[in-house]
Order: sequence, then C-alpha cells, then structure tokens
Amino acid sequence: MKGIRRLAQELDISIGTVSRALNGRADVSAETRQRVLEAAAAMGYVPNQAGRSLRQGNTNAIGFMIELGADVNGGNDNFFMGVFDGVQSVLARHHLDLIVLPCPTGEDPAVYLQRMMARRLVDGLIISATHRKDTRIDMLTKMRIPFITLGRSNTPGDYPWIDLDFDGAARRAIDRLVSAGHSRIAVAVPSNDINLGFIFLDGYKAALARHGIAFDPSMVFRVPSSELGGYQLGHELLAMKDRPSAVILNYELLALGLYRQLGEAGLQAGRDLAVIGFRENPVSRYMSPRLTCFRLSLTGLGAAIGEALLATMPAYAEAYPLGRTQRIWPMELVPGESDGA
Amino acid sequence: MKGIRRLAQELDISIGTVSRALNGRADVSAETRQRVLEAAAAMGYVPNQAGRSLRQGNTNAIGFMIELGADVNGGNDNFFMGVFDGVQSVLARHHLDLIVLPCPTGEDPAVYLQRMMARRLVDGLIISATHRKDTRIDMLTKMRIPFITLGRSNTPGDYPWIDLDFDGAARRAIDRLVSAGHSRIAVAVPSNDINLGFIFLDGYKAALARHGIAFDPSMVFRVPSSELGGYQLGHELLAMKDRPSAVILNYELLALGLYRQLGEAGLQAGRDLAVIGFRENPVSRYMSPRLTCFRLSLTGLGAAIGEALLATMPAYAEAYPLGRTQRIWPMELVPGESDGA
DNA sequence: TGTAGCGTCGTAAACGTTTACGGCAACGCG
DNA sequence: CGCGTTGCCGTAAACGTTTACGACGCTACA
Repeated sequence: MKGIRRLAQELDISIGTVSRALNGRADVSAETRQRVLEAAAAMGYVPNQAGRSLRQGNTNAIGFMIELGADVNGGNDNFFMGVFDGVQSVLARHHLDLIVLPCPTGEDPAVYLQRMMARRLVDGLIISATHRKDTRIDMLTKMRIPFITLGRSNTPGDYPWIDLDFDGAARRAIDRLVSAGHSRIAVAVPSNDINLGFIFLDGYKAALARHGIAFDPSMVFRVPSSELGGYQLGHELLAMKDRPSAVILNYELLALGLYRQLGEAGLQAGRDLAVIGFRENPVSRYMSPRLTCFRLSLTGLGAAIGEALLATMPAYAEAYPLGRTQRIWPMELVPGESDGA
Repeated sequence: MKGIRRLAQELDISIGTVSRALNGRADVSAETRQRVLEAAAAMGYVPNQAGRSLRQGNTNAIGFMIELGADVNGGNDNFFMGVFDGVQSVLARHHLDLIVLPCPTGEDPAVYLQRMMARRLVDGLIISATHRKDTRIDMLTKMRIPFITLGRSNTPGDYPWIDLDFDGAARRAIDRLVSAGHSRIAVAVPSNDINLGFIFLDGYKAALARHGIAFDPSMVFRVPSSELGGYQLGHELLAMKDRPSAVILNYELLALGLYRQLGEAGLQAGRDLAVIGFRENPVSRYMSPRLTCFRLSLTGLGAAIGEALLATMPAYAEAYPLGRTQRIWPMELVPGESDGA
C-alpha cells in the first residue's frame, strides 16, 4: 500500500477525504483536516505528480526554454540566472515550479520545443531568444499552450511578449554621442537572425534621422555576439580609411574583444573611440575603461514575465486578470568611461 | 476519444497492440507496426507522459540542479551552458530529456531539492556546486534516487562524482610560478562553503610544500567569487606591507576586478604581479593582459557526467555497466600574458 | 490426426490521484 | 412532526498509458 491509500488506511478514513483535506476543499471538518495534515507531514507524504497530472490534466509547472547555442545573446552570461530568480518569485506564490528546458546547440529550436511540449511537462511556457521569424509562436498558439516570449519577434499575431527597450537604448546612446560631438557613429548587431538586433538597428536609424544624420550602411557591422565578435569588429573598424569616432554595441561583451583589438593597436576606448554598450553586467562594470551601458533589473524583468504569463492562463484569472501583455522593459543609462564623456 | 484510444479506433485494432507497436515490442507483426507508426505520425500522436509515468513508474527525464545564487562559481558564466550540451548528447541516445532545476537565490538547496524530488519529475539527478558538507548527498542516497555530483563534497560516503582537477591545477600553477622565480605566492578562494575552494587550497599547500616553501596563512584570501571579489582582493594585496609577487585565483573572473584595481594604482598584471587564473572562458581569453589559466572541455565533461549517471541506473546497465564513477577531470594549462612568463 | 510451438492480438488490470455524486446524520423551521 | 438544508464523508469513475495473461489460428512434426 502506497501513497494516499496508505495515508487513508493509517487514519482509517477514505482516500477521497484525505485528498480533499490536503487540497483545502471546504467539505471536510476542521478536525479531520488537522489529522490528515499532521499524518501527511509525519509520513512525509507528497502527492505523486504523475497521478495528479493525469487526473486533472495539468502539471503545476512552468517551462523556460533557452537556447544553448553560443551565438545567442544572453546564453553567455548571468542574464538568465537573474531572470529565473524573478520568475520563480512569482510562481512560488501559486505553488508553481519553474523548470528550464535547454535546447541543445545545433538542434532546431522548433523541433526541440515540439518534443518537449509533447511530454506535457508544463502548463505554460516562456521562450527567449526570439528569432526574426519564429515558428515557435505559431506552433504554441496552434497548440493552445499559454506562453509569453522574452523578446518581440517579427512574426505577425497578437501574442504576449516583454522585451527590453532596444529602441530607447539606441536613441539615448545616439543622443549622448551626438551631443558630445560625434557624427560618424557605427553600430554592431548580431550576425544571426535573433530579432533584437533588428530592433536595435531600427532604433539606431531612427535616432540618427532625428538628428539629421544620414544613414550610412557601411557603419553597420554584423558580428557574432561574443568576445571574438568584438575582436573582429575592432579589426574591421581599424581597417577603415575614415574611421567612425564612436560605436554602439548591441551586446556588452563585444566590448571586451574590441578593447583588446584597440589595445593591440595602441588605442584605447573612450580616448580614441567612444563606445557605448548595451547591457550592464558585472563584467562590463569592471572592464577598463568601464563600459557606458544600460542597466535593467533582471529579477524585476523575470517577475514581470511570470505575472504576464499567468495573466494569459484562465486558471489564475482571479489573481491576474486575463490579458495579453505587450510591454517594453525600461533601461537606465549608466555612464562609464568608455564613451569619453 | 483521445490519445492512444483514438489511434486504435482509427486503425481498428486494440490499444494494447498500438502501444506495443509504438514501443518496439516483438510480438506485433511488421505490417501492423508499420500501419501504427504511419498513423501516429499522421495524427501527430505522442504518448501522454503522465499516463506513461504513472504506469511504469519512471519519467524518462534527468534533472540538473543549479543554484542561482551569485556567489556560486559557475553561476555567472557560460560554464553550465557547455556542460548541458554535453549531458544532452549522451541522454539523447536513450530518449532521455534533460530538465534544469534552478534553485532560487536564498532558498536552502536541500529544501528545494526535496520539493523537486517529491514531484517525481526525474529518474536521476545531477547536482552541482557541492558544498563542503552537503546534506543533499545523504538525502538522495536515502531516497534511493540515482545521482551524481559535479564536484566532490567532504561528506563521507561512496557516492559518484566527477570533479575538476583543482589539485593538479594548483600544483602546476605553483610549479610554473616557482620556476619563474616567485616564492611569495598568494591564493584567492571563495568565501563561502562551496567545496572546490578547499580542494584548491589543499593543492596550493601541497605544491608549496613540494617546493620547500613554508605555508603562510596571510597569503590566503577569501573573497566572493565575482568581479567585485577580485577588486577587493586587489585592494587587500595593494595594502600589504610586503606584497606577494604572484597570486593564483580559484575563479577566473576575479582577474577582471583585480586588473581594475591594479590599473587604478598604475600597476599591471604580468609586469607588477603575476596572475594565474583557474578556468579559461571567452572572457579570460580576451582580457588584457590575457589570463594564464586552465582549459577544459565543457561538453566532454558534460558527456562524462551523463554517462556516469546512467552507469548508476540499473535500467541502462546494458549500455553502461553498473558502477560508481569517481573521477578527476583533467585540465590543460594555457599560457597567457598575466603571469609574466 | 493430435499436439506442441509460435506469432499475433485482444482483454483487462494497474499505476495514484481528483472529483462528481450520493448518502447519512444532525439541525432548523414551519 | 415533516421536510428541506447543511456538513461531512465514502464510493467509484476517470485520466492515458503499459503489460501480464490468455486466446486464437497456423505450422510443423511425430
């Protein structure tokens, strides 16, 4: 005899009553409930999730899919660790667990996602690193699985998302550089189809236009989102005949490789080239010169994502009124030493 | 009508036969199997994991618990991303999925683990960031859940583990520094109870002894495993009356803060202080000066962990003969510019 | 021809829960 | 006193699989 049956036998009551007592239903006397809870704690009983899932058709878990491929921005650093913390702070209030689903490098994210959803492991899903055209969005809507994306995609449709303020960051970076006298400003974006690069680039163009500066396609550099990519960027910049005086980076760790390349040429960021990076993290905070970049609350972002996801699930409608969130997450510019200001 | 029942009805055969056909059992004709597989693919049928788990008492998933606390070495970088890839390469061969269980910052890892195991989400578990005394090990052995730890603990018992070669790394770092003429060599280890710091320190002491250098407790610095920790380390080093001429770091990103601190004093690693760090990653490869440190294959490590875990599970005894692996993972010294050689 | 063996398949129980339903006693009220 | 209501509980079905068991038809062989 195992599980709830053993517990019921021990207490000499029916398994139905035990279940109701544990689940906090009203039709069980206070005294019985007390006895059940104590016995459960004493015997270390915890309901079998498979049985429970089978019966009620849900899992009480939320999934967070990440891509392990090195070229995906954020896969390389502590970004997700902070976000996970934020998501869990919300989920914990509803007895939901967070499980992370790491898509192996080289596997098609859509195929991986299909496999994982087939396992019915989670009730809702957070997907990150949205691509320019992301088939996962159609797939999830078709499967009627509640989800939210961390990052907009270009895929049409009215799906929920939360995204960083790439547009605002690009605009403020340009504003800052222009008012410091720069007019030839390069931009580095990812070389893959992750959508954030496209948004960043759009913001860059719009900001230039606002200042009456003509867009020059030769100022756009597509490089891998890695330290190596920054090194390559530096190489290309140094090889130009009339070098830009400033560059804004879509990924902060590009700065490390760029610094290295500049240093090898006897140059220095801030003095010989103004650099503004995208996201503050411990590394960018301790680089020399310290990177001028944008700060955001990772746990705050995670919590917002968690709440927005639950808001799409009818089961949590009383806590989070049903709705499809589409939201830009704000970022704050933190001045460093790399932009020469 | 849903699931396997619908599939059976469609084909006008019994659900038992359908199940056997899908699971590759012998007692089903080749023709029937073919029809079933085609129909399943056509209807997009995939077995409900809850039903399957309930019946056969397993989940076909392996868990990987990580701790999100910032002070845990590895939580800050791409370490786990590489290891996940390696683990999955092995698990995929056995139709096992990897799910990552992130313990929130501030929650007791043992309590978290208990909660997650109660869900019966996984058949086996990988735990990382082993503490000096890690209650999770006793807990898992008592619960008879197959597991392996990434990192030794000081907890007694004959449990399986794979750990990096901290001892060898410390020894080779010391050898290199001594033969370059250094005799006052400091060491930085984590300020928390993660076990790897203690092993590193033991290796440090043993290596010094081998060279006939007396151990000096004032050469040991316990700092948080973060860039800030490195900055603090630099501060302490610079404040000493007779400064060591070299330092070895148990965590590579300490170097970033240390470099910063040195730079602010007009000093430079390699020239004014020899620095050897522990683990190579993209950041340490692009720092200036490039960090002399130790390289390892992350995916190779992950694959070894996956195989060692499966070797503890009777269900996979034909693929991996039963046994308890205890193994030191080798690392290779990659010379940089930071040790002045 | 009888029978043993084999290949193939259907039947039904079992896994551990939750929950709809009904029953029973106690209680209140007209 | 009759009857509806309420509080509490037990019964049993249902969730979607897997698998032990037995049945059936066929072949092969004595």
